[in-house]
Amino acid sequence: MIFCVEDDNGIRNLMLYTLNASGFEAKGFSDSAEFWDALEKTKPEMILLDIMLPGEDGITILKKLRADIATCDIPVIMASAKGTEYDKVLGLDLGADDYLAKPFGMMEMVSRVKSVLRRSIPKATTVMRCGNIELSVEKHSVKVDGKEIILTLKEYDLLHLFLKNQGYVLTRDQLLEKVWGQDFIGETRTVDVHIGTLRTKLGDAGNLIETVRGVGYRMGAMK
Amino acid sequence: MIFCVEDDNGIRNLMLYTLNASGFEAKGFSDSAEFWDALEKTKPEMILLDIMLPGEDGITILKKLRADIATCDIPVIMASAKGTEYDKVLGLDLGADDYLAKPFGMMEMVSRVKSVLRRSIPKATTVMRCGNIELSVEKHSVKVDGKEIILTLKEYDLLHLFLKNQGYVLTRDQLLEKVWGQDFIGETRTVDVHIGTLRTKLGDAGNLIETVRGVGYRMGAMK
DNA sequence: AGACATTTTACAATGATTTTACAAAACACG
DNA sequence: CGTGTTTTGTAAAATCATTGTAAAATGTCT
Repeated sequence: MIFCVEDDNGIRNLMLYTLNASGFEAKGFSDSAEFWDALEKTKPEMILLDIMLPGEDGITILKKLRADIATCDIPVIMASAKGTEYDKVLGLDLGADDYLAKPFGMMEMVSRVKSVLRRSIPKATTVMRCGNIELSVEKHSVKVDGKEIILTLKEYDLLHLFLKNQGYVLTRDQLLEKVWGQDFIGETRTVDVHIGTLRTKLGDAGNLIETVRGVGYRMGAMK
Repeated sequence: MIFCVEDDNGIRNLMLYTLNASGFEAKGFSDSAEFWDALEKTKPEMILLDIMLPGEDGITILKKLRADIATCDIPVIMASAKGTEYDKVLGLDLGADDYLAKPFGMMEMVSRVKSVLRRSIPKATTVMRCGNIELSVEKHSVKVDGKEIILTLKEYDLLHLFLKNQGYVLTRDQLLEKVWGQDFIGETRTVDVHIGTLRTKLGDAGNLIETVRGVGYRMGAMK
């Protein structure tokens, strides 16, 4: 979804039409109020922002966007007539990701949009799930109900192993071997302690790790 | 370098002469084949494109140019006799940056060339950011809260890598490989020291580089 | 040589892991 | 059902590993 903030109806509609025709989803706003409202609900992939706007101008909007952690990473392309604020924008390095000088061709606009988008494409990630637990291998992060949970290495490795073997019981010895390495010498109870802290950190989702008495632990057994 | 595609020798030479006299480097082509050949070797600052050409016509050439990622951002000025395809070109928004109606005067041509060139000066500046950190690839500079920070090469490369991989954990080995090169032989602790100096220079924003104990470092995780 | 960047080293600080000890829960069996 | 036995949960203490960082050593550029 691309947000397009431009007060001139003709230009805005042309932009929206072109973007849609180019395979993007685009939504237009004629002033900042509408735009902020929409931003509450949706986080767009990109924002096309005119500088000259009634009320709050584009530069102010950009500054606000950049100041908020939720929006500071949304790519922004600024648009403005040359000779007005355009040079100012170039001079101050406001941190727009690209600029369009009016009048600009629609092809130019699309090519800039594509090029900015290309730069910000996130990489494919391996995400494993069980219930409301989500583990991203590359990010080395775990979320429960979308909220990030900080795990230590051993806790993470354990969870990772459980997610890789959902439905299977893993004995303490197996866990020790896989997570700690076969050369580990120590008490078997170590595993229990880590399972304990892991369950605590996972909160309610901790119940997803069930203990199989006399054998070991299991996650995601089908019911 | 300006490329000038025009089949009429008289007009083409006049255009080239005028452009050169006005301080531009210009090169002419009488048909599309020559032009594509030259484009392999050089990426011109601008293309002056006649619509009526033997063989491949200007509109087709423009479409091809815009379709290719390598050439889609080169400004193009289309030229054509009024009454022929000229109106068509205006109607379809083909994404030319400007138009010249034949017969056009040399003064007009130069002024349009200059104006388009001026307009397209803002080369897409690649600004990467995370929180209040801003890194400009072209300028090779870093700002925090708009204030410039002087970084050494290694620090810059590290930050750049983190910004390119926001949200992902980078292990020391990965960092060593990417920043130092795979043939680097040395202590892993080197990385830590550089992370340390980088954090210090970034000030409060240094906290954006979080350490993932037992794994590596990560920037820009939460959300 | 002098200035600066980079790497190594060493040690302190921090945080993770393991051990220990005991309580709680599950189980077996009369 | 109780009761004794086994197994698991967990808090706290003890130990261990990783990371931060200052300072020294080395390298690099002019």
